Amino acid sequence: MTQDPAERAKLERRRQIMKAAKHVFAEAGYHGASINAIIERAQIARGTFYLYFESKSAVFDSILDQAMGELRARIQRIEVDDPSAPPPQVQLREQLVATVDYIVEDRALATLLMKAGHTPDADAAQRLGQFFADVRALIVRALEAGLEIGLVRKCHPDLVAAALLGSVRGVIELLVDAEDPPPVEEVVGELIGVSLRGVLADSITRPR
Amino acid sequence: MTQDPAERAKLERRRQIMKAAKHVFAEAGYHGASINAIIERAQIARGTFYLYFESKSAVFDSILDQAMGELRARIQRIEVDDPSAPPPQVQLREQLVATVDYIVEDRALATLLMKAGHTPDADAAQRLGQFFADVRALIVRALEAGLEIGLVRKCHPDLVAAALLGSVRGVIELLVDAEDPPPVEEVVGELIGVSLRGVLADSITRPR
Amino acid sequence: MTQDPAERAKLERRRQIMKAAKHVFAEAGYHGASINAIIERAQIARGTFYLYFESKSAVFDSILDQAMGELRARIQRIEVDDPSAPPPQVQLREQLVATVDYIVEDRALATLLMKAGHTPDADAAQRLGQFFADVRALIVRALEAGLEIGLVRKCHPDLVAAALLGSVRGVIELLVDAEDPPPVEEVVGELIGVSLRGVLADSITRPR
Amino acid sequence: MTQDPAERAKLERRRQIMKAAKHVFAEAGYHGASINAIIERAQIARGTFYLYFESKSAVFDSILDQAMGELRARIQRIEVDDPSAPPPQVQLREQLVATVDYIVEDRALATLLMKAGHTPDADAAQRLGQFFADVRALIVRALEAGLEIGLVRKCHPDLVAAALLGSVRGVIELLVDAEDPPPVEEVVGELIGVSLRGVLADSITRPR
DNA sequence: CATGAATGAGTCTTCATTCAT
DNA sequence: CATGAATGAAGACTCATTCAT
Repeated sequence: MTQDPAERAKLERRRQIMKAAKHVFAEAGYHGASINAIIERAQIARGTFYLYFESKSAVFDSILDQAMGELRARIQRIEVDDPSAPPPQVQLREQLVATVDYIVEDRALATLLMKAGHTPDADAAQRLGQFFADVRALIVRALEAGLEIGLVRKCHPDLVAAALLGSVRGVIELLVDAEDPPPVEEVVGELIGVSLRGVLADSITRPR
Repeated sequence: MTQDPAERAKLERRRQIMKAAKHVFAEAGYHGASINAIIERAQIARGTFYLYFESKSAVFDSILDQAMGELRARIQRIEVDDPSAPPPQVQLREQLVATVDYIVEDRALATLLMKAGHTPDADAAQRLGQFFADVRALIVRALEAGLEIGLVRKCHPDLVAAALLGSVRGVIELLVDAEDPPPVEEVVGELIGVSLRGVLADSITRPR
Repeated sequence: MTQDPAERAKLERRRQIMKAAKHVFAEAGYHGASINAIIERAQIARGTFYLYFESKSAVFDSILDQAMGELRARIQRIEVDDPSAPPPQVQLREQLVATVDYIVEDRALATLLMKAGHTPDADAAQRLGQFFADVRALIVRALEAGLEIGLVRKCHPDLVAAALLGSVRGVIELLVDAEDPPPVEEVVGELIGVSLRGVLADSITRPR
Repeated sequence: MTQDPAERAKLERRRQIMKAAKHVFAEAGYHGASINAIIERAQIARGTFYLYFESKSAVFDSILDQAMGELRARIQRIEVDDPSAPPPQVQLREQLVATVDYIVEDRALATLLMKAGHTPDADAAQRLGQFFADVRALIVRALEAGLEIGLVRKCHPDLVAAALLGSVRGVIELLVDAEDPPPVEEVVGELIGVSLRGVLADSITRPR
């Protein structure tokens, strides 16, 4: 599973470049990020960059892909039926904490994800869009499942999913810009407080 | 109220250029929008553009400023104390409808507003940021007022405001990308459904 | 000899434009002088300018021509043989005083004349060059005449003429840039002091 | 004393560009000189130019700086008191010969120096002005020293210095434009002939 | 593998000139 | 005659990408 040292060194180099690029992209935006700035930050020569990445957009894509992989690993279907699984609220909270944690831990990445909406790199933009669409679809399915079992109040799942995803993004954006952000636990608490109340059936929120 | 014809023609020209630019910006992003594309779309000569705008960033600024002006006119403090004013929920709904309506009416503009987060036009980016910060502050104040009179449940107003604003943006983004979006009334209905439930004190939502 | 009032008005307009242009040219150089600056200073509309002058270089040419005309009128052959004429030194002094006076009186014009060596207006540059060549030729002829009658010491007239003309230009340049220039009389005195001494035959300067 | 080959090549490139630029500037003036023309003459690509010089004005400045350095090295204080130094006239002649030689050797440079009076590159224009002002100051000091020891006749040093510097420039200008210029030795001879006579005290020129 | 000098397509912007009103 | 809106050629400069060493 491990490669020979040469292979390892190559991967290390790649990571180094990606890290440098991530910061530059975050600070200057896609267009504002010049290859110059990236190679300076990565302490490599111009040609070396093109040895590891085909183009500027290729690094951008790689960064996005990696992040999306990490996020996907943290966001999963919430198991409602499985009695051996923790209760849905707990699952939700755990996933949200893990997700927000990951993003907020890496400010540069967070900036990228939040602000890279409209890059001229159509590919990357579309992929980012796809990622959010995927997450939204996940939420839609969760809502629909909840609807069926009466957990979720009657609503238009697509719209509500968009609203929920938006609220998460809104909060993350706040954290990214904040000087000293509140602890993630608290943030997620509020997020869940608002979301669940906004979504759950009244019979659940105020039972009896 | 109207000026002399020459003045009118000039304003008309300005509008024409701004309209063309708005579409190009929406399609290609700030950087991807070339003066070339703008003047082609506006059917004017290169020099003419610079007769009406100092620079590329100047048009961008103008477009943003105009839009933000329109939006500010639609988003105001919600009067709670004034007995002659409509009930707060109605005010909220009316403002939301007016706002979402305005944005969704103009898809290009909406795209701009939603995606112009990180332009190299620092000035515009900052102003847009300020605009959203202003709106968020408005929501924060509303929440705080609600908290005082027990209308709003105990919460961290800054975070909740960010979540609410985010949910509105999330929904608008959905509408912008949607093939055939649902009627604004319905959208706003869901938005309010989620937001109020998420925010109001339980004693209000489920009065005994 | 006088024209109808309309004609007069036209000429007046021309003069007005030339005056404005002269100042702008002096301040900004040929290239730096924009039609914009000229018409603003002349308080006329863009089109009006082109009613009176074919092009930017045309005004420049006119200004130069006029000045060169005035200068030519002040610089003439020095009569040596004519007994009814004032002595040569007096003629020289008078011409120099008149010339320097005229130039220094009009700082803008002086700046133009001194610094317009290499304008992209090839025509004007060449004409200015011709003017100076003419003056130099005049000096050469004066020197040759002086040589013949033993007034001037043996020398290479072309070179000496160039040196003399250069010294006049050097002094004028100094005056143009000076805060409070010395009186022209004094300036010309020094100029003649240097030039004559440098040129006259020793038998004349220090007669036994 | 020599650097590694890469460094040498870079300096060579720089020189090559400066040489090309010098000719273009001389032929077309500062404004008329387009980057296009420069790179065509230097046989390099557009980007290469900007690899070696920040801007058009930067090359111009470099050319001027280099020339001024060379000239300053040739123009020095004339030692009057030091008995081991050659007599002042000889020093003067040597310096003048070296200076005029250097300028006339490089026609393009000479044209630049003589005609670049009024560039829109304020920096360069000012620097050139400063250079001539420096030289003039040098002459003024020499004259004042001469005055004190009775070598120079009573005169207004500033004016006379301007005249002397002007005469040198006048002569150089002649040489630059001349088809087949006379030998520098002769030129300098005349220059000194005129200048010294014009400046020295009568008791020196015609002793006894 | 690494380097960095060279490339040139593409951008924004200026400004002299024209012409319909 | 006067106006000033419109024009578009031309110019300086940037920067992603290539390739010989």
